[in-house]
Amino acid sequence: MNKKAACLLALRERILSTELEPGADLDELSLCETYGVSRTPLREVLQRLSGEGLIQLEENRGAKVASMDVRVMRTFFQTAPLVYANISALAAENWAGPQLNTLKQTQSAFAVAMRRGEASEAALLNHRFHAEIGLMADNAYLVASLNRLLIDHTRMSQTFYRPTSEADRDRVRLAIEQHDAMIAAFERRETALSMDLALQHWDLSRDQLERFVRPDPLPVDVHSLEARRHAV
Amino acid sequence: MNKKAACLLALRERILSTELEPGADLDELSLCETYGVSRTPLREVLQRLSGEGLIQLEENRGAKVASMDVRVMRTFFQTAPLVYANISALAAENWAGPQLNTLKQTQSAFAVAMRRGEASEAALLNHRFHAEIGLMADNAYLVASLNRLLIDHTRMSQTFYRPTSEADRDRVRLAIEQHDAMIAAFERRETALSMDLALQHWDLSRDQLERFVRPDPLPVDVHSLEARRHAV
DNA sequence: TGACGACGGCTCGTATACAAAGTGTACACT
DNA sequence: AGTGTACACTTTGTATACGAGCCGTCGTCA
Repeated sequence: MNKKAACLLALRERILSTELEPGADLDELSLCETYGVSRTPLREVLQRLSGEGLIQLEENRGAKVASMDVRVMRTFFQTAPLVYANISALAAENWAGPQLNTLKQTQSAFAVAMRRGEASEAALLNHRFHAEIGLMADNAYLVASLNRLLIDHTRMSQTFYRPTSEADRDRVRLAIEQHDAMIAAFERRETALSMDLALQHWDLSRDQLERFVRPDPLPVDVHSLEARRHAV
Repeated sequence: MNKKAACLLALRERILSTELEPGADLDELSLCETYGVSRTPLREVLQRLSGEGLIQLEENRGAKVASMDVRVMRTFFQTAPLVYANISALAAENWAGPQLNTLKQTQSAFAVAMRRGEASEAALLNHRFHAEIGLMADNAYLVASLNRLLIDHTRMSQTFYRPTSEADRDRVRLAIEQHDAMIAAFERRETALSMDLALQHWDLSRDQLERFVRPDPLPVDVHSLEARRHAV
């Protein structure tokens, strides 16, 4: 039972960190061996992951990690701000009990991981941060959308947590500050501000993600390469 | 394999039609017997239903039909217009191939069922109508929310399809007309109009659902009963 | 030489048997 | 009489064995 839960957790993380790449085939037997469970519970785990949208099951064809083609990315960019903004507003309105403290802890852990350069750890903690905001929003319907969005968001943003330039590092710092601002807004139940901060946070993300989707073009010739170097 | 799919379909319908009431316990063995499958595939079906939000699984405690308490209803009313409106607009924008014809067929079947007074059939066809609009919208993220909403919507609206008064019958007629108007708007790719029609349709639904949640109070005394009789 | 068909290996799907967990009842002890 | 514990029964979880469906390869025939 514990092994089954561990298996579920592990597979989730491996998919979100793109260690298991989108579209990759999953073999039941080798997964059984890896996690020390038999096929029956493993298949239940796969059903579950399928329900969460992390993998796709095809009859008699096994399981594949959910793909991330260009078509869905278009809808991703279209949908994310709507959901993020509303979830954020609802979180400010509805959070209860220890949820805010949990969020603060996740945020600290995220900042630490980021400072230490633990990229995939940071990505997962960022995921958890936003998933926890989803729980605070306490809206089972919208959370369903949020979780789907977060899957692809986390997978796309893997590069984000491995900043290479100083400008990138600044963006990461800004992201952390925005998280803090959101926490503060939640704490004071400022719904309108929370929504606004979510949109700002999204703008930052979007810039980053668009760079992932459409990276800087390779230099056409030596001249433009030279120009780029001075530009940065 | 076919039996498994049939089992999934049947359970979905039984839950949506509230033949299996919210909160009801599900016994694996009796379900196995009912659908002629063994426990392994049945459990996979349950996992799947759980993923869709139709049932809730608890460790070592079996499965329950997803409950519908007052808390979630609040968020239902809060969330539905946002999702329905956006899905409708996206459907107008993105439908492709034979989807519109499929929708038209579902709509005819719905109208027929309604005319014949086949209440639970009508409820399921109305569910399918809106689920198909979800497919037309072609947005995996928002559809996740939509499907969750539709589950509760269909379960709550069971009474709607058993109109008792002439006023109720008028409302049903209006609902059918609104469906037709939506189809026409989709066909002409009028996104703004589609969104507007979805909101109108929602207004009608909301009135009906609120009546389900908060039915007309019982008469306090004979005098008021008399007054009510004349009022109707 | 190319194409079609049969066979073999492999992976997935299902059934069944067994182990573990939870629950209710009965009996004994305080 | 009330409470606590132990045992049996019911229900869930897991492992394994067997059957079914794909896919690739090899051989044969045109």
